Amino acid sequence: MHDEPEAPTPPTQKGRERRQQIVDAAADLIFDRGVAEVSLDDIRDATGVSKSQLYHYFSDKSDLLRAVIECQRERVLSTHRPTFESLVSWDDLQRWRDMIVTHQAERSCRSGCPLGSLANGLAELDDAARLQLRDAFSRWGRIIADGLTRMVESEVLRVDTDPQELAVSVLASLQGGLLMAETARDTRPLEIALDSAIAHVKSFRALN
Amino acid sequence: MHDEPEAPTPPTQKGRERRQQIVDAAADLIFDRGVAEVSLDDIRDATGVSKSQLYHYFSDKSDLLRAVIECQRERVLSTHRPTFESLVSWDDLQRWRDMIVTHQAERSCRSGCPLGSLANGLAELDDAARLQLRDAFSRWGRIIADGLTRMVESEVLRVDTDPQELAVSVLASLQGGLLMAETARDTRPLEIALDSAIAHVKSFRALN
DNA sequence: TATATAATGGACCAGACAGTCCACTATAGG
DNA sequence: CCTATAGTGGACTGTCTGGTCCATTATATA
Repeated sequence: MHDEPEAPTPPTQKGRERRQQIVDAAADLIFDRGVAEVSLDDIRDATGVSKSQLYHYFSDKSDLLRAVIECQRERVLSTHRPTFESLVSWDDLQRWRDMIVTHQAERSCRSGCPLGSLANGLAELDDAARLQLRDAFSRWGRIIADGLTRMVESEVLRVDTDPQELAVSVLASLQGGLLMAETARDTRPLEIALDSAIAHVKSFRALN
Repeated sequence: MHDEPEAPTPPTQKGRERRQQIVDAAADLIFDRGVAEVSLDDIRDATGVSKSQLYHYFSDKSDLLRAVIECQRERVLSTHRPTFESLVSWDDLQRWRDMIVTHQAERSCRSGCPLGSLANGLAELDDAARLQLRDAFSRWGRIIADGLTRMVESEVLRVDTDPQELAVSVLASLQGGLLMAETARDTRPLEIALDSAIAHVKSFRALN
């Protein structure tokens, strides 16, 4: 489609901080308005930066977008990683569910998953972004799968469990639940989706 | 936010047909590019209609959008209704899963759910559209729930099954699966999500 | 047939948008 | 202290977009 120029990392400390400020603000803006509804002028206004700075730090809009996706990926993964890195009991999984539901309730179900809505808005528009988001989902799935693998090893889950498949099904339920909760402005569909996903994981429980 | 004017139904047959042509073309365009990427000029070009006709049949863009959502709702519901209106056996459910997967495969996983992507793109932008989509999901859920209720009555599912909850969990898995399949351009995540959803339904199987 | 109204074409407009350009200031390293 | 380069401001441009306007043609009904 189009070549993909990438602006180099700023050489000075000040420059790197500035760049990060822009990415953070853009990520916030895009998170609660959606990709399509955020212009470079909006980002400029939100950061108090001038137009030329945007093009000083990023080669074009899709370059900035690339940075935003990476930023959002790190935000999301670092939220979920702790749970699955220390996943031991069913209670851990339940707490994870409650954390997500509470978080959405606090936001009055405004916006869904930062990565999910980016994927929905960009998958058919920007193939590079699609690939980047596929990678993000893949990492997310691996984090969940690693936690489940540990539950297999500790004989909480049956040995014939496929942690990777189970992770995908959990992630799909989460994504769908978030979308429906956002649409209904009600956490109930999210709760149902997550409870079902966890029940499905529990169906692989070892017998001992 | 803004008042919601609605253009009246055209008085002549010709007018009604014209209007429908416009809605159909707009729905197609929006389906494979996303709401944000379709302008009124695009719709004009796709239908060979003039600008003034768009404003003759619709009071503004969001009025057209309203009609597109309704159109897409009917398309989707009429695809799924037959399955659940005659839902009897587990095989019926399996065929439903296969139909969806095959359909996505035929499209090379381009685009996800027409309603899901509209919801994602409009929920935070146009509250009237959000409500309309919530209603669409609600009807969809009821169609699924009605089918499951019949399976409870025919004692295939346990009497303590909650068909409405189960329907929501199935719908969430479907939505999430479609989004992940679209992002990965691979039906695998969709297959896993639907298989898990069906397995979860089967966990309510009656014992006889 | 007359006439009101529906259907249609297409020029036009103001604002928003991504992206460009140039001038100016700050600063790091020789 | 010099100077190359990083950082910054902001005016400007061409294009796209939703929406308006007015004139013309078709058509239903009295």
